[in-house]
Amino acid sequence: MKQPRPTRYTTSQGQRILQYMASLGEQHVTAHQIVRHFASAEAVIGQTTVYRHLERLAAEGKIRKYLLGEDTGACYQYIDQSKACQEHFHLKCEKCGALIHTDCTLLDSMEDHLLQKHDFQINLLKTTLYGTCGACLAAAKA
Amino acid sequence: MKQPRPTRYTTSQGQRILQYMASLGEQHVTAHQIVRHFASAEAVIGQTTVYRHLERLAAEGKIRKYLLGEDTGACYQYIDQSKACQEHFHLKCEKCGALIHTDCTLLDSMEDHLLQKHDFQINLLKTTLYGTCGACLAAAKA
DNA sequence: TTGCGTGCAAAGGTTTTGCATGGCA
DNA sequence: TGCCATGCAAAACCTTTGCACGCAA
Repeated sequence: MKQPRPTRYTTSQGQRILQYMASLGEQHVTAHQIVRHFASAEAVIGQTTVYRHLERLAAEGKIRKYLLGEDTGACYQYIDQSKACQEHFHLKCEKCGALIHTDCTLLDSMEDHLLQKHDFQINLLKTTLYGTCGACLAAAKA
Repeated sequence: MKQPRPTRYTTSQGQRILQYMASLGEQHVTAHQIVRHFASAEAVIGQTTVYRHLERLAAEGKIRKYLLGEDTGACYQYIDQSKACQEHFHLKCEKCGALIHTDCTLLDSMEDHLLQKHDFQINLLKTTLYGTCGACLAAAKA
């Protein structure tokens, strides 16, 4: 068997998009915001290209995709590879957008429970628990 | 003060939609599925009307609106007022697309755990757990 | 009679696809 | 040189809105 050529090319667009996502840290952005960001750059990146890279980066586990408001579109956030994010649950606050990384044995045991009792292998990279964080809960009560 | 007239009329469309939702029990449907259901009926119901009734029924607490996937739209579920039927987790298989409703006390207790220990109020209407279902796991091993 | 309900058509916004061109390896 | 990547335009998709007419009370 002949070794096939790499199925992926490195392009300036792909690099710039990933770089931009990384530069934002844990802040999330929409596809449209990314397009606008590069609209003022020397070399514009088309929205089709942005969507295609976001899809690929999400599939590769480099970024996360969220569906926050129903009135807006999806938003994306960079994943810090050093944080072992494929091993714990993530909570995303719908109000303020904060991302909470859980480090909790009970939640981890849920992974086993799902597999043992529900015959379901959960994918923690793609799974996000949506809700309201403590700070926003307190703010709502006041 | 004069007693205002009832602000809501009873129409055949409204009755038929609610009746249909109730007949489905805990199964959920999309707006489009409802439109198609009545498309083969003697009296068709326009999609605008379907959306407006779904919105109203959800506001009245008669049905529940789930925003589960990114690949489909919203889906709606009848709420049996006599059963105190509560929201539950949904598991979505990434391989075959199956949507699995959980009815499990341990999973339900996770809702409490998140609130008590993590100060996080989960929104089950928006939360979907992604992974691989038993059938697809078995198929992958073979 | 009043004004809510209906539904067609059209708009709205986000995301995807067709296709010819451009650029990496 | 072969193939993937790009990006414009257009389509697909779900949902909402404008508006004239119908129908409940």
